[in-house]
Amino acid sequence: MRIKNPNFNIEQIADSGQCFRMYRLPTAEKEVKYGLVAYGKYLELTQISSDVVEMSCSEEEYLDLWENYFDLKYDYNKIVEGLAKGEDIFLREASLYGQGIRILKQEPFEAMISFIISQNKNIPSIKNCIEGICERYGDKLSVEGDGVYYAFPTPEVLSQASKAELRALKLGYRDDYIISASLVVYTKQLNLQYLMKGSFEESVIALKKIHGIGEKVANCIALYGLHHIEGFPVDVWILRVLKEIYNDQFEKDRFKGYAGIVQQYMFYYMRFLKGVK
DNA sequence: TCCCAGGTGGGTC
DNA sequence: GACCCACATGGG
Repeated sequence: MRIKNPNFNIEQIADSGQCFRMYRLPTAEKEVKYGLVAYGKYLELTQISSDVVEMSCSEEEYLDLWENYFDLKYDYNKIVEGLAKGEDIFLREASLYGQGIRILKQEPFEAMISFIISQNKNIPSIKNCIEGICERYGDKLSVEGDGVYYAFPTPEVLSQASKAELRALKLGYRDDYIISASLVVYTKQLNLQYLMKGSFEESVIALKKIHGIGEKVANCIALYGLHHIEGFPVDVWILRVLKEIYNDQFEKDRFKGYAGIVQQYMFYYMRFLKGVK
């Protein structure tokens, strides 16, 4: 499947800190190619040109899964153009710099556990930890070729993990958080599908009741796992933007309903400005 | 050795 | 509410 879209850059998406299971694949020449595991499937993506991406799937699978996963029915160009023509200089530059970013519709449970793990860790370390739990607890996927891939574990399996095993996977003090969060999902005390249909506000309130989920992680889960795009997670990078660029005067309400997308451009651009990666 | 990382929970006041 | 600090772990 070949997708033409001016706002679809797989490298930018992979480096935007929203997902942790996109793998840069070694290629000849300067070809940009990624592998990805989501919803129990493996997909390869190649950036053919600035606005064309090749996907290694049938049209049926694309329409059934990946079109939605990459949020390809949403017009990101409208957002970028609005910011690029706006008064805000930082957002003007940030939106143009990260104009290929999209907000993925990740599996809610995977996003939940991933962002519980993310607290007080850097991105490479988060990726290592998540890969570890997938290899230890996830189903092995059969993929043609020589690669071996693992699905993200189910709430049932992860709720049965032992603390010692999780510590061995370098998850540190988050062991309890992971087990108890998996259990509330498995026992349906928390219904993520229900929250996805509901509002952003009620989602954050429900998520914050879970041990190990605070304001920031709840916003990440709402934004990346439940696709409430008004979610606005404030981590150390966004905090820097709010302080250094806006002197704590940033008005999020200017972007009501899609602040999460704006936040993503801010995050990605600030890391670039500070020389990360 | 100290500092930082897509923070949170549990104390104080 | 606002401010402390401990919490595992790896990397610079």
